[in-house]
Amino acid sequence: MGGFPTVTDVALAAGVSRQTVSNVMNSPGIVRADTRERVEAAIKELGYRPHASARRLRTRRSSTIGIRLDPMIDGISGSVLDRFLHALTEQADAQGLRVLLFTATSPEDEITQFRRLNDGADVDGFVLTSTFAGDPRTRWLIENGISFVTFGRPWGVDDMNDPQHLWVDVDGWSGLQDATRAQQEAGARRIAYIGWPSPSGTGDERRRGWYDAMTLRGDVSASDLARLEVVTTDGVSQGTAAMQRLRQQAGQVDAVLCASDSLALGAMIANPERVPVTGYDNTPVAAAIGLSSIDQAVDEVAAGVLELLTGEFGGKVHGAPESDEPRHRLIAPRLVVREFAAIPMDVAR
Amino acid sequence: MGGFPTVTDVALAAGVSRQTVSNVMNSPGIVRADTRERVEAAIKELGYRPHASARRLRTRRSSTIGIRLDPMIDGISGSVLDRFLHALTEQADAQGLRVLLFTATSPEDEITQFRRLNDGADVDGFVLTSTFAGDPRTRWLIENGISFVTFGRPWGVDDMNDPQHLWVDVDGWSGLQDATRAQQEAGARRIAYIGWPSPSGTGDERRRGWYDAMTLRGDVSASDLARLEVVTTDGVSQGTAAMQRLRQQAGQVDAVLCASDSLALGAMIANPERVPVTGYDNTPVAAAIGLSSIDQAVDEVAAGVLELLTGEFGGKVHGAPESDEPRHRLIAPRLVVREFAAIPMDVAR
DNA sequence: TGAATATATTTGATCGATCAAACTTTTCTT
DNA sequence: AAGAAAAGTTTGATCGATCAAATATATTCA
Repeated sequence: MGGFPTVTDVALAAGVSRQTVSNVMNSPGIVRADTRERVEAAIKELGYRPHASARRLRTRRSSTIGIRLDPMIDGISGSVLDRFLHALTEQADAQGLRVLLFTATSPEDEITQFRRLNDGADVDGFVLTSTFAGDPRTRWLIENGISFVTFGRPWGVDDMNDPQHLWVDVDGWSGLQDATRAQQEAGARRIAYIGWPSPSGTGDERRRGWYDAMTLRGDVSASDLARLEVVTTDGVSQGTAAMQRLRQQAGQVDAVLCASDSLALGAMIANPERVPVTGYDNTPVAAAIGLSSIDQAVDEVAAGVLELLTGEFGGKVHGAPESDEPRHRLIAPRLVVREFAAIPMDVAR
Repeated sequence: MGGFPTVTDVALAAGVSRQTVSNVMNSPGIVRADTRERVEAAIKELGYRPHASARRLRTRRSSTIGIRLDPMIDGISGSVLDRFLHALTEQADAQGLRVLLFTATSPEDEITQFRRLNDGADVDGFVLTSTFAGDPRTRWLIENGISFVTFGRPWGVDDMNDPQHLWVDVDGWSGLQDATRAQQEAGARRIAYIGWPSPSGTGDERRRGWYDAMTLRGDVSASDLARLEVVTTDGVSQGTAAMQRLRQQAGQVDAVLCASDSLALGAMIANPERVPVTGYDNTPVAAAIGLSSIDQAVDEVAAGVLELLTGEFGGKVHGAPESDEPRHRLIAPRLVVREFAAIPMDVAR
């Protein structure tokens, strides 16, 4: 006996036609109950599985979403995207969606991949990560009417009310606001912030969360507040340097918030006074070291992405039905508090 | 003008038949040069892309490999698999192969997924990670004649010469041997090892690497050697505890080798004397902290996996052509030496 | 040159499912 | 109970590519 059973085999076994078998699988509602049962029994008995490629050829949809696997950047923060990928795959699976990976060396190359995957009916839509202002990829996808959702807001004009595409993002502002408040409630007054140089969409947002919470409380003068801030690029050693600079310029510091776990880890290294340090991303490193951190809630992000991709808008803003549904999801991150019992570090030599 | 151009459109434009167009794409050698050029021009002009699903339906192959995205374990060592995934995707892409992800909650569930993906012609084969002795998944795949390669050796009888399936693994023995030798050459004599309880395929292998190098050198007595070894389960805090135990039972220690970066990180925490510590996996944490570590060379593993999957054996041992080619690849890991300048740590309180 | 061989190209059938429309059976209406 | 409407089921065509076999063209050799 040749290969696997097909619809025709099932139909024959159940004494119905191909189409009825197809209906049982795709629109069970329109098949009479007793017929349906008969067909289902036949499917089970023969161990029938629909041939995905044949279905795709006909329906022109693949139940697959494509996502680019970004090159590992520094490895530490990179793990957020990996966790997102895990969450996305898990939740997509639960909805019968598949996740197809691809890589690309540049935005242009990525567009080539978009075209290939889309033309070949390999995927129904894409999930984009690491978007940036003026991203050519989103423009191309919009122009070609391809479904997609980004993890990361467009950072354009009025992206809340009139976004050019669907997006999900984590509210860094609220994350840092929460972290600042938590320290304030624990009795800290002089709370410092180590962040990235402006302009940086996410970076500016996080800084503003700290800044707003500090000015709202109002117990630190404006000039002191300026001294409590250090700007640097991302990285562990940069964090160490920033911490040292902070100690010089700010005098006493009750707590330190950082724009990333890399910076936070670096800050911890130059932290003999054991000032509480809070990172961002809640990476494995933070967990291992016992560092408080702001968790991006990647599972909620993944859920939001899938909702937008498969929901009312079908992954599109242009050409989608009129609706008052929001075209984005802004996820509030969770502050994970840890007592950093295990790691008192001294400055090297 | 409806959708995308098809072979027929291209054929019409080039003044040839469908099949010739197909030949240009799949066996260019049998098409006369001038015809080929004409067809290629038409393809380019029309922007033709083959419809992947249609091709798969006909050829019964998908140019896609499936891999399960394991649930994150502790996050630190988990990143090895993520790095492997990156490497695999990148190299698969270069060969025109796609990588499809899926998740599963148990080996049985995973088998269900195997069946679904295979029956639906979604994938041509699988890559398995985290295999274990008596793994039901490999048995099922063999029984069903499905192509696959494992990252991780079978740990069965004579898996070198008569493996039940194709595999790629990293030679932990040689990794620890190298690390031990490196310390010996740097002047260390009393080199300790913190490892996992036996039986553990990988764990025992790594331990043996240290043990063999130590006995070969022969400058440490057998009883001392026993005192230089601590056995514990994996984890950061276990590493710290192990290091403390080691100090008590072994007296002076010149260097410490660990079965994982988690253990190594833990060991570093209880390491005021700044004894050199070497981990395993070369995770981002090791890089960030400045910890020597043994790198699993995931890119070579990925290359090996693809070679076995697409090569002579086609991902199968049974039913594959007779051949003297090895049915596995044993990759030598690379020792990455770091001066841990930045992190002298004290024991907490 | 003409038959024999090798090379190049075309035609018809097919992969397995779903769509669209035709057909049959059941249910509702008056 | 007859006709209309609704519900359920079947048939033929189709998605886009490749296979297998047939046909056309070019090359070789006696």
